[in-house]
Amino acid sequence: METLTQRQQQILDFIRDVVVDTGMPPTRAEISAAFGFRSPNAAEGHLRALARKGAIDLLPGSSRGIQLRDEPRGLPVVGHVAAGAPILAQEYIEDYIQLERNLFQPTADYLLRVHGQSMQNAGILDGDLLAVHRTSQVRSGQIVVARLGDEVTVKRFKRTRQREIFLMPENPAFEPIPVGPADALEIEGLGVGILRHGKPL
Amino acid sequence: METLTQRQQQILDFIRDVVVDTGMPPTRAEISAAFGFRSPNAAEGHLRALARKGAIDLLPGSSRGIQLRDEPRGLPVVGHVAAGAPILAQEYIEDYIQLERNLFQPTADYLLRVHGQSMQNAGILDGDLLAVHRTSQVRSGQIVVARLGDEVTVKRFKRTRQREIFLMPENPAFEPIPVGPADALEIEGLGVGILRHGKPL
DNA sequence: CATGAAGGTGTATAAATATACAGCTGCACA
DNA sequence: TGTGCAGCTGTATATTTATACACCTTCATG
Repeated sequence: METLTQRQQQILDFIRDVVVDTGMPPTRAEISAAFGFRSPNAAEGHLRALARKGAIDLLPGSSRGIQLRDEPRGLPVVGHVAAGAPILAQEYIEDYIQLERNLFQPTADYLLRVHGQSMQNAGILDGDLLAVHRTSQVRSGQIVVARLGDEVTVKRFKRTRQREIFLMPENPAFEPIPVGPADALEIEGLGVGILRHGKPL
Repeated sequence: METLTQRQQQILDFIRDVVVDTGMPPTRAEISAAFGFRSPNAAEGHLRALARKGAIDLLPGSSRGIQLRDEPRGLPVVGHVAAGAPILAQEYIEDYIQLERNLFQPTADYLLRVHGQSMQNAGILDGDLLAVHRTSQVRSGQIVVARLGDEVTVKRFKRTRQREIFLMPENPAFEPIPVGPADALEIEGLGVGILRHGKPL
């Protein structure tokens, strides 16, 4: 989508607001009234621009025929990621769950299905969905999604005073994973929440 | 809301569908076309009936002026419940979270904020939101919301072969709570999910 | 058997709505 | 210095849309 001018963004935001709180898109006249335009053509012009830039679709001849394009599909649920593949590749998206991204802080970008018991004592169980914020900026002590070689894992990130890095499980049955400079460690994101659902606990 | 006839329910479902996939409510003509009515008045009649029964609101003089009434406000978040008060009393609802009720199975009716560490080993931490299905029908081994005397707690429900009842914590630092027939035990609901959010883990 | 409610048809029309045409201002930019 | 784009006014009109009035059928119910 091409970038919008400030005014066009305001118009788009207004349309969103109207849809959210009345359940239907505004008419040209309603847009004009809201912004103080004296002619419905001002609104028409903006709508044309928004349509041209791909922000909305206009249905010709239909009253209130404005469709928002980037319908928020919710958060993608990412399943088992294969070796070396990008996490958000289409083929690993199992589902979408209608959840506000900013229910989490910082904002969640996707939900990762956690496998195994290694984070049990952090209250993260096998099958849980971990809300992940995409970033490589993480602090010692935070729970992160890391890629080590070919595998994607969830662990607590630890950096010692001596700059040694460890991926710490939260389960005495598992061993801390030391990470040397030779190992190709990539931080995929920061754990910002948990969703457990689908059956009685 | 009064109960709808089968036909009225079909109309309501159609309106919902149209809203979901076009982003705007249908016109009388569109409803008529979809059901094969030859007159827009057939649709008008149904809309009046739906409005009378409280299923929708009609905005007079507005094109596509149909508003669905039971806007899902999401799930209420219930905080610290005081002694003896009903759980869903208005004053204990801290917030609403936009989450589909049937993301959980069985359906969630509210989210209860869990206090304390007693269910730590079940992956339920202090501050977590427990999705709760309102029911008093629970089986041994399930995690329940129980009211014992004046307090509302989350524990694993256990019934022995001898019909003795225990509320089991999931943390060795806590003791199982035996429940005798004299104790006023009420099962408020069944735990069906967990949401942990608001800050990095 | 009357009576009313649900579910329709058919016609008509005022009001709401999209949209064309013509023209204006200010501003970036080449 | 002029050319184009964003943003807007003003008027007009064809089309969509809501909605009134009149009337029909079927079916359960007192």
